[in-house]
Amino acid sequence: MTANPARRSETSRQAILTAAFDLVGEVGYAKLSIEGIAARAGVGKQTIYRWWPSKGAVLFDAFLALMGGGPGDDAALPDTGDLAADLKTVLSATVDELNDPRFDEPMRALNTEIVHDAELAAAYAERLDLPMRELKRKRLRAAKEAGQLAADLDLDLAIDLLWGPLLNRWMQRGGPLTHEYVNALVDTALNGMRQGAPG
Amino acid sequence: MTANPARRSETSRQAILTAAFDLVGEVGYAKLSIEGIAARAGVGKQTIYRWWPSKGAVLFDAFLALMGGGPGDDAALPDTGDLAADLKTVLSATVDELNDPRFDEPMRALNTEIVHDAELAAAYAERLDLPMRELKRKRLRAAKEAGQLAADLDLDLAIDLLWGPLLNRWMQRGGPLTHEYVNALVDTALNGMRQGAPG
Amino acid sequence: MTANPARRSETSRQAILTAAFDLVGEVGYAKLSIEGIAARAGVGKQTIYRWWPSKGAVLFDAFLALMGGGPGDDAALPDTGDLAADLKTVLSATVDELNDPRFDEPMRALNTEIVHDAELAAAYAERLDLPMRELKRKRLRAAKEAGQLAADLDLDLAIDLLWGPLLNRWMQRGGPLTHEYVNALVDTALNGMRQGAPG
Amino acid sequence: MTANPARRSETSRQAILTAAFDLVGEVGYAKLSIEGIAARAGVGKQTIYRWWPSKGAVLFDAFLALMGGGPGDDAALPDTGDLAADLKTVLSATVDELNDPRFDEPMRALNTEIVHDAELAAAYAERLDLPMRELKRKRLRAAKEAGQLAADLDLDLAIDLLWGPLLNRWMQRGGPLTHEYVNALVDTALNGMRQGAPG
DNA sequence: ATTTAATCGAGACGGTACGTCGTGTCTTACA
DNA sequence: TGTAAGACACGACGTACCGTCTCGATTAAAT
Repeated sequence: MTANPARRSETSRQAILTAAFDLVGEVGYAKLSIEGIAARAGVGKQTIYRWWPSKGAVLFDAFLALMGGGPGDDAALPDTGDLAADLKTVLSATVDELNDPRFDEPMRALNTEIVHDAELAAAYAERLDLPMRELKRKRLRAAKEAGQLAADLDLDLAIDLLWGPLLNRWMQRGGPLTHEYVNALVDTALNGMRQGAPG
Repeated sequence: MTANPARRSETSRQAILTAAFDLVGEVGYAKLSIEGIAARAGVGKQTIYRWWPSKGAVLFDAFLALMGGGPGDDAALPDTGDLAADLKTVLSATVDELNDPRFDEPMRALNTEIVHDAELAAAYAERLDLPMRELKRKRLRAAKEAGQLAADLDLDLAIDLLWGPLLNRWMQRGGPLTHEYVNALVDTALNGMRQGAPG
Repeated sequence: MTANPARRSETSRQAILTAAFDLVGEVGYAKLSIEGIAARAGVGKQTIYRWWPSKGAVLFDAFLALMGGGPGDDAALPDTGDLAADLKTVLSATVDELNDPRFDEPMRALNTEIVHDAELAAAYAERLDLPMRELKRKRLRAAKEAGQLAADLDLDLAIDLLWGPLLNRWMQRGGPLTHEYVNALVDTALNGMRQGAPG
Repeated sequence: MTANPARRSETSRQAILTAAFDLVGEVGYAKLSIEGIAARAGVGKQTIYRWWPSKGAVLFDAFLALMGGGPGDDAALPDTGDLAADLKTVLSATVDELNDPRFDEPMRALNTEIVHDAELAAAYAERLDLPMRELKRKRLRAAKEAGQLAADLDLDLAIDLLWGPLLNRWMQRGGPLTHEYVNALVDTALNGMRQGAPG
């Protein structure tokens, strides 16, 4: 009665994910349709409905496939000992990704879908956000242990303080996302608004 | 040929905005339809299409109307001299609003619509975000002039640093939004992650 | 409360009738609309609704105006003494009219409207059909009195027998309407299907 | 891409035709709508649009279905040897049908639709009118060969002469359709207006 | 190697909503 | 008061997709 994954056509799966990712870039998320994906992928609609519960889930998988399936077990944020520099490196990479038009629209789409779909949000949290957050936490914990961060600093708050402004500016289109912005952000977050970047 | 605003029915306008706001709260944004709004408002669909370009635009106006048309000219953030306390007050109020189920769904809806509709984003920026941002800038500028903030601090970055984490956590459902969170956020942003909140 | 014909704008009336007649020829009856007539005539919709009860009524008046208001009191069918020749003359003229593309579409439109609108049908009967029928009856009565028709012939049946085949062929597009057809029709109707046209 | 007749749902087809026929009788042709037919038939609108090009085409098929798909190959007009009697029989049956309110409105509707839709007119001619006309021609040809009709009589004109007056009177509501009318019509058409019906 | 059952492409189906057009009524401003 | 203009509530249009369903035709496993 239930779908048997063993029988699943890998060809169709790939075609669907590719079609979904391409289409969302071409026509935008609002005009993305299951019918459109099926037609583009040369696939019956049922094949999509059989394996994914919603349009957002397809998009999410397309995204995951592109990302290489999320961070591997051995992935880690750079740790040169210079926390500020490392954070600037990581955030700059994020900024570059967000500025890449190839990723911008699909990422926005996924984000907005998550807002309305609790199940999808859970999958997103578990498979993409949580692993990344753990990596961030790990790097900050190391810095804290090295005495580079306040001993009573809440690490989740710290992550919010670094990534929140960036992601919020991106989502709201609140201004350009540049490396300069990232640098100032990291310096100010580390040293506080009360005093400028040191030296 | 084009609609003449002078002849516009205020009754219908109000009914539409009310219906839109109520419905988005009841059925959610995904199931919100122009047809539904028109039916609920006792209005012809054409009357909506005549005056608003999109579903999001209606929702935006509904939002504006609820907000009392945006901040008045004489509006200002509190200034007791204690910057930290004032920020905590303001951000706590924001948190309360974001936690109010009456506002949560419509706000999310508006935000996701903005992500995909550039024109709507511009209207949002101009009529809601920009005025608020100016108020924030004003308060921070006063603090800077009082020597409570670094002289070279970029005010827009500062605003991002304070509101960004909050809004991002809300949008991504990254965790509970509490007054404690706000307090820690303000203290850490002001003093930096390198040192804890001052005794 | 009711419209006062004295105040009626003759300019608008003419513009409306002209617009209606022109439009029905251009876009066909199915796509003819009150809005279209009003726009073409440079007239408010209300002006049409004030003076005509229906789209068909406008068309009917447009038709009447074109026809010069129906047959005058002194109008008569030709009477040269040769009944067959006279009928052929009259029916040939009718055929020419029906073949004129300028009249064809409006006439069809009026006819189909009459089928569904009893009030319009009455107006048509009274103002166009009945007067014409009386003229036909008059000519045939003269022929009967001259001994050219059977003494017990029902004149209305006779009219049907002459005009019915013609109009039915036109309405049903049952074949070309030619003068030859008319000639054969008149001869056969007069002499009967049992014997051919005399010598 | 195009509809595949093999997969067509016979149930839906029947429901649509029945609904169309019933509705045209209940609300009249002017108020007949695709939406109404779909609702009555418990069918999606698309299912109608998929298989029929227009409202008139649906009505036409409904009509055809009711008629049993047109005359069969072995159908024929009665031939007792008495031409006048046979014609009176057939035309009387036609008159009865035209007077049946169950058929009157749909027939009028179909006729008016034919007037404006050339494609539909062709379908009508080919599938309903032409087969019937051939039957009529056959009966008249037999009469001609039996010497009961003029040798040079054009059979199509003859058919017009017999059915034209009847159908025209019906369409124009030119008077009551009775068996007496039919009898007089047949006699006069056969013998001509110049002489009465033979003793 | 053959069976056999799930998956596949295709696409019809009952629905919902879309955005547009036209209806007939109403209101406003002008002549 | 009649008029041009046009907003209004309403109903239908014809289209796009939804998610479900059936239909042969692969196709890959278990015989």
